[in-house]
Amino acid sequence: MDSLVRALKALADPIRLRIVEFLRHPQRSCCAREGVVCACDLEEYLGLTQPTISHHMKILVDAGLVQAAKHGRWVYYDLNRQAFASVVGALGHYQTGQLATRQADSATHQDHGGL
Amino acid sequence: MDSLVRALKALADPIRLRIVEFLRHPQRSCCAREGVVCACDLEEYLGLTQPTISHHMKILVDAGLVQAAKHGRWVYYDLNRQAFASVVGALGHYQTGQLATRQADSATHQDHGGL
DNA sequence: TAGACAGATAGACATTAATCGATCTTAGAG
DNA sequence: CTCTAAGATCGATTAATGTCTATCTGTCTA
Repeated sequence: MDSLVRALKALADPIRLRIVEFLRHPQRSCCAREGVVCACDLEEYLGLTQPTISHHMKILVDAGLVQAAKHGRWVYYDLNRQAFASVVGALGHYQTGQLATRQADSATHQDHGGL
Repeated sequence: MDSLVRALKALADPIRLRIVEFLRHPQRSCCAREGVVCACDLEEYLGLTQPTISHHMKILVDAGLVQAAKHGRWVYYDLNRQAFASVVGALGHYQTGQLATRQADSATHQDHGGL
């Protein structure tokens, strides 16, 4: 699957958007270090079961949007800002461009195929 | 549903990404006007049936990413660049920010709950 | 008004995706 | 080595999604 589609699919879910928002602004941490998030933090924050969290994190990691670093028994997650930049760059093409002249009218439109 | 999630869901599909790309660069047109795209153009371009095109266009329009203008029997579609700008703005938060100091190590990590 | 055509809607079907309980794997503690 | 805990994987279930055929609605034309 195209990497852009994969990234967009990964982001097109309210749970996973909450996850990336949490990764940007960790609100609690069982891990005694600022800016570090482990899966258990998300489990508590989201109120979902551990397999479900694991499922969502796999999707985000496979999409390249989140990096996972295993330390002993824990896995620390962090945003991959470069991947977000790629998505923003791809979608940015659609926010600018020729300011289309919106003055089409049906007078210019013949039947298709002409029959 | 949150408008950002709705927009991302709308974009998280290869067919719909092809549609918005087509709207940006129309490659043919049964409508005799540059920069104008009607549903029949997409039907030919994508090789899908008319109801399927209609379905995808409804999703894109409902998400605000595409504007539909009905002219007689035809519907002309155009990108809503402002909506794309909103998505880009929202995702842009994740491509920049504190350059997290990635030096966490398990030595700082006690068992959860402390028992 | 009747026919033709663009597009929307309805219903059916197949595929994908989200979620959970149960289990497995792996790593630190004792 | 054994126990415990974090996280991954498996299997099942349910919900959401994409696609089609058939049909309906609205508009233009003769």
